[in-house]
Amino acid sequence: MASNVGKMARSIPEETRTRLFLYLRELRCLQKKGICTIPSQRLAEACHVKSSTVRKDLSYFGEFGVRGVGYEVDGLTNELRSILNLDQIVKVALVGVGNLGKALLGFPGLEDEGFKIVAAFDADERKIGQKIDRVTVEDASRMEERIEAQDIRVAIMAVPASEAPAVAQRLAEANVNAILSFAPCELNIPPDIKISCVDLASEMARLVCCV
Amino acid sequence: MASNVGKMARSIPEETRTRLFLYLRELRCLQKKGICTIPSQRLAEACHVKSSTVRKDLSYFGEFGVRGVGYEVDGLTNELRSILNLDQIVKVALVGVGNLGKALLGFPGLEDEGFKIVAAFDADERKIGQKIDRVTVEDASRMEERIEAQDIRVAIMAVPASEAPAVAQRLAEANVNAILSFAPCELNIPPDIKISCVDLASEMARLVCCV
DNA sequence: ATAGGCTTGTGATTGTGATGTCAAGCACTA
DNA sequence: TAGTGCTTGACATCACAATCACAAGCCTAT
Repeated sequence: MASNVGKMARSIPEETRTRLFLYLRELRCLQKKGICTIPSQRLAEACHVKSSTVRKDLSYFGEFGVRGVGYEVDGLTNELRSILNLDQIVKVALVGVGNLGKALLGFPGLEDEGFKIVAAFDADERKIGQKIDRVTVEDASRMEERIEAQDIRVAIMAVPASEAPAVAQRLAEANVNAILSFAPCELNIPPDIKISCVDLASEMARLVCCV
Repeated sequence: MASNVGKMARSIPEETRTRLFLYLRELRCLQKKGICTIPSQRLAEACHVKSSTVRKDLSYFGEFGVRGVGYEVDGLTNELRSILNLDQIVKVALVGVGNLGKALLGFPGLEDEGFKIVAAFDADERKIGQKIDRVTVEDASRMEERIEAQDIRVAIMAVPASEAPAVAQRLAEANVNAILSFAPCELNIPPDIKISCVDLASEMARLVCCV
């Protein structure tokens, strides 16, 4: 692995980061099919982008291809995993075990890609102690402590919008550095914590809008 | 209402469309607070964008403000609702009533913003006939027929990735013109149908990635 | 009526990402 | 070893969205 992930740093487009994951997903699919080598052209088609885009995206991080041949699937997979910090399983905490939370616990799309919910919290006494998909729901009042003990750095918030800001605050205190929220509202937390907000209503609005 | 939504049409940036919905949400919030007038400056702060961005976004559709004063909250709300096709409740079909589907049926964030799930379908006989949050689960085999009968144009797919392409195909045949999918996979459907794919693994990857 | 203070709407500018293009370079063949 | 064909990597260009900056225009106070 000639990993030159030391070239990195300055201004990688947000879109590039998103695409890198798509490439990785496609590469894993190719691995399963036993394909060893792929040109940018075909990787691009599979991900619905232009081949020059694939090459440019990769070139931000090094030279992974062989001219006249293409990219070695295993090698590039490892490079991308390394770039995206997906070398090992990512431990995730789930806060809020309502319908949405339960759905996330059973959602195969996350675990397949290397994200594993290893702890779940809820404030509702009736839920505490329940075991859902191998994870036992714990008391939300002990959340910070448990997250730190297990060295979890990523959290998914599936709590009502009204609770979201307070929960985010507590997650920040527990030293997580990334939060995925389903509440369409502002979370006033330190800027060094990354937030991603899945805003379903906003997605729906974009779909309906015909402008 | 001096609605000049006839100026519209050519090349509205995708980001503008997304932001218009944020503006609308904020405006409704202002309405509740009884605020009648707001300058672009403050609307911008609430939505975390620049004031010039707000003004430019709105200017694609007309002149809704008053110089020296700002925008009338009620008036702009109506304009945006009109632009975004959110004048009346949007009827939505849900396909797949697993954990995720149930979560969506009970998710207040959708109904609050004018999207109402009026029909739900599943292939599992044990689920058919169940009533969840005022909606009765119907037999997926009759999906196309029921969607057309109720003139539903938007669907949410909460089905396993393996089923997604086939379901999307059937939705296309039922003449829906927009689909929100949670399956991270390609849906080969006519290009006149809008698709939005909520890819949770991809979101997680972006959060974890520190490049 | 007029001046002063705001805020809008818009043309100009800047910044950034997507795309086109092609020399450089590797594998394979003879 | 030289030649052919293919693909990468990088530079140049293009396209578009964000931002700036300011004239135009409304309101209030005097």
